Amino acid sequence: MLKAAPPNSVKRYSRKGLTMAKANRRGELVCAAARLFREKGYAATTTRDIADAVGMQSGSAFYHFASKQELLAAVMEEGLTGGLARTSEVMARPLPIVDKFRAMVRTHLGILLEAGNDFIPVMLHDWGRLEPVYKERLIATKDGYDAHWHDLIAELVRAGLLAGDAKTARLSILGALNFTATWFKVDGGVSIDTLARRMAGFFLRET
Amino acid sequence: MLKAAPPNSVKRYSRKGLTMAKANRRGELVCAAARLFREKGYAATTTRDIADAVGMQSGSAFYHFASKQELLAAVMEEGLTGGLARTSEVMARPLPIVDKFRAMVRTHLGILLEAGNDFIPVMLHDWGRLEPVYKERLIATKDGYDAHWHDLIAELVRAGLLAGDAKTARLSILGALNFTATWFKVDGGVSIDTLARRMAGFFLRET
DNA sequence: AAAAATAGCAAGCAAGCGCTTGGTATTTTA
DNA sequence: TAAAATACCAAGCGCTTGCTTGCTATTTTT
Repeated sequence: MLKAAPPNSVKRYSRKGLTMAKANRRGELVCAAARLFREKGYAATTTRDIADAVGMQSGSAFYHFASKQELLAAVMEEGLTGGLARTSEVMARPLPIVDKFRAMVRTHLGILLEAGNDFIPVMLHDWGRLEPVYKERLIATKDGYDAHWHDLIAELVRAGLLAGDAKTARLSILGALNFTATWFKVDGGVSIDTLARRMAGFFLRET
Repeated sequence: MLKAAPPNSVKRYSRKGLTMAKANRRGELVCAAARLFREKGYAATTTRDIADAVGMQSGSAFYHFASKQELLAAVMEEGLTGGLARTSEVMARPLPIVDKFRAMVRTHLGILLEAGNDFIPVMLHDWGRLEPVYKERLIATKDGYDAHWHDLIAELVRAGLLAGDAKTARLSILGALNFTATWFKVDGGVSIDTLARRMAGFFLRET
């Protein structure tokens, strides 16, 4: 009797298609799980923690997800789907290659560091805790993501704007960007915009 | 009756001083814990797993460590002590600055990627799972570690051999190096030596 | 209006968890 | 050589965990 009538706009919670999550109870669970997984790690977060966070009984979460692993997979899929969309949009812009690189760095840092974007950090930190069968489901999207960076960096190396071979450049750049998720604080004095400009400037040659 | 007589050369397991671990039963526990924490994460590893790995009853590990948290702290301390020793030795070498940078990159990758060196990867992955009181104990050593990189990179930036400001350079370089711990495979075709040369070459200007 | 689907609640189970206890055999110290 | 310290084992305690079950209220479809 305390619960408001659920609006439930999305029919048959489509497992994709509600990428702008939180529209229904299932989405709320995914968002709460993402936040808690990021804060405490997957293994240290209990299904009770997650249910509590959305005002549910602990067993009720299992109406929406068959297992805790499926919740983890849903968090990562949400991150990959959203991240791939943002990344593809940037790659499609008709920009000079250096500007595109700067935009990609800014976008990637946004995906990692903006408030509420806990999905990809969870993936980076707890990918090893996801059972193989769920990994296989995500690898295609993951590869699509990486392909954009592969193409972008290959072109920059060919143009002499990045040093070394393309593979080393890609691993180094993505490593440096991804590692920001472990130390960046929103109120740490430097904005995401500034950080993106500085890091892009550090990597690029002769700009 | 199956156990050989323990040689137990180190008196009063000195909490430091046995940096070349595994010399006694306590060291064996630390090494086994490090390997398991790296493979499965701290929270997903049970004290039973660790005791099993050294052929002990699950409760017996608590003769050597008061809690699972103390074991985690011991793993990290082992990593920091060993890493700081190797790093300090390199920094003390009378080398040209660029050669010193290359040596530091190689050493840091060795600390992260060489077989049996699971301590620092555990620290990078599960630092957030360590309770504050144990963190405080390690921060001094951690800072000593960072100070070496701070000095090295500041000098390289002043000499125009690294781009951007020193802080961005340091965060980017250490981020890229540390992130290798998540993807590098020993039998992945590239040696640590080669990876170190390529990554150092990617970061440095005009060499 | 009847039937079916949706979205929960309340209670609890079996397994696993970190850790404790009481005891013992061996080694080291006094 | 007696006493103390070391390094365990065997058993198990209390709690937490992921998950299940039987049921109910509401909404949607027929």
